[in-house]
Amino acid sequence: MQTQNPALAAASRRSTTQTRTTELVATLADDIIHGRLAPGVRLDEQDLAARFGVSRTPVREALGHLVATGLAEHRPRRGVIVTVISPERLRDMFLVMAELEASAARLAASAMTALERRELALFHQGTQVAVRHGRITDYEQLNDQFHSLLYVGCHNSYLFDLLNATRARLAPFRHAQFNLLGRLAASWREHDVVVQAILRGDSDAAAQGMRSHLSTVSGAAADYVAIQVPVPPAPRNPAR
Amino acid sequence: MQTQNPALAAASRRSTTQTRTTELVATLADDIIHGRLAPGVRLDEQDLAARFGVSRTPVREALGHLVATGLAEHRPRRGVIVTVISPERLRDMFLVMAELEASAARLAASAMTALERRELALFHQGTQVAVRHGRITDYEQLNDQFHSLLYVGCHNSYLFDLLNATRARLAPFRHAQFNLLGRLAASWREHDVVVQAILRGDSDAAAQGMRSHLSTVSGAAADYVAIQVPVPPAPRNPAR
DNA sequence: GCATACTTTTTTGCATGCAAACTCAAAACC
DNA sequence: GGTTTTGAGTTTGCATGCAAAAAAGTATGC
Repeated sequence: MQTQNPALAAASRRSTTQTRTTELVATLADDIIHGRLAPGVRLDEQDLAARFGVSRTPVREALGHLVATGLAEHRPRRGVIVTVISPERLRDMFLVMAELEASAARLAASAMTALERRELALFHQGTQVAVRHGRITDYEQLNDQFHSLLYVGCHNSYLFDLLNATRARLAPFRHAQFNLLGRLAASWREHDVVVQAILRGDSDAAAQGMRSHLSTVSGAAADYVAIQVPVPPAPRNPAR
Repeated sequence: MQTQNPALAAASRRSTTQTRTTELVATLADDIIHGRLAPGVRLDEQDLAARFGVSRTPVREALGHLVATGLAEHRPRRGVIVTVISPERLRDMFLVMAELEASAARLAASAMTALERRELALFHQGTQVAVRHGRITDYEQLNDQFHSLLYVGCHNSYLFDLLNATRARLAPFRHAQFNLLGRLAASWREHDVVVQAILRGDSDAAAQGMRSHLSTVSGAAADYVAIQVPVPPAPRNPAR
């Protein structure tokens, strides 16, 4: 490894309170969430240290962080690997995601300010355009924004954290639910049920609407379990 | 600091796959959860290293873990402190705990096996004795077990994790809800509503029953916010 | 030919040391 | 007198090195 120059590297960073460790965490987490690092892939300390031009220490800390977050696991004497999610576990997570979102809708129905309600209604109406023109990728993004509006609207920081953490861990598996014919319009109608319930302050209906909305969505996503890399016995060093 | 002897120390440990880091995490987390380390207390690296007879490295890793878990926070250049929970945050957490428990009850109502239902009913009947004799401390423990039965009964590992994580973080604030006159009997009756709903497979009623049960409980616990240590500006070295 | 014992290689956990950057505070300056 | 500057003292992030333990590889015996 080349000799480091802490001074120079640090100077370009310190001001933003970012450390090499946090950088690594951000990068690796992002890679995992976006599927660039498939479940089961081994996160080799020395390897990463070399690749990122740092020593093993910050790498270890970053990996520890990922493990604590649940994005990676620490197999006793086989190092750290990207979390392998069993089909059952995935189903469990989708189910809980639906419950969390239902709770968010419930809270939003009672906690949203008048302004927030207006904005939600307006935004929701806006998404109808994407549906009419069948703009799937657009709608995917709008869909995310829609849900985020609710996350904020429930005014509950802890629920916000849980929702985002769970969403991040499910991200690799949330794809292409809208490809199915008619799913786009159906999704909008389901959103509509939730929005109407929230607007009239009906917590139970909002929660119920969101729950059934997400159970159809996750049903489609459950097919994507097979994406995972089959590296269970994990040979030590696959010819580097 | 005395010179370490890694060999000896390691030998007494390695067999159990425990490292110094995990030891530290366990100890510190336990201390935080049980209130021996009050919110706002500074977790000084060198201090802890000296106290536990290890170097700063495992201490740092342990602290990182605690931070990732949410039990501690990492103030930019002021070190790590035990998480200070604002009254709003605490309310948020209690509210979400209620939602999570409601979800657990909902899932349990549809996922519990016949055997589990029988055991739940039996256990619940058993707790009535403690109520009749006003055995508060006994009932507190039975209450925990009761809820744990539901955690298991919903057959959802992810919800199980979230419930336990949240419960751990709320642990320092959950005390003495039962001291209030009549709370004991009321608690049992609320449990009873949930149990009956689960036994007849009524998910909605189970969820609703659990939600209202916990909202009364958390209402009582909300008074305990004041327990926290007021160390906000945190002077650098409070005379060690 | 398979199993067991021995050796080599990797990996991992941890200690230690150092330098950058922050905090605090006294001194110098306006 | 108030503001800025300088400097000492911590603290923290990280590199490096070492030793223990497991895994992989090799040899030896049955």
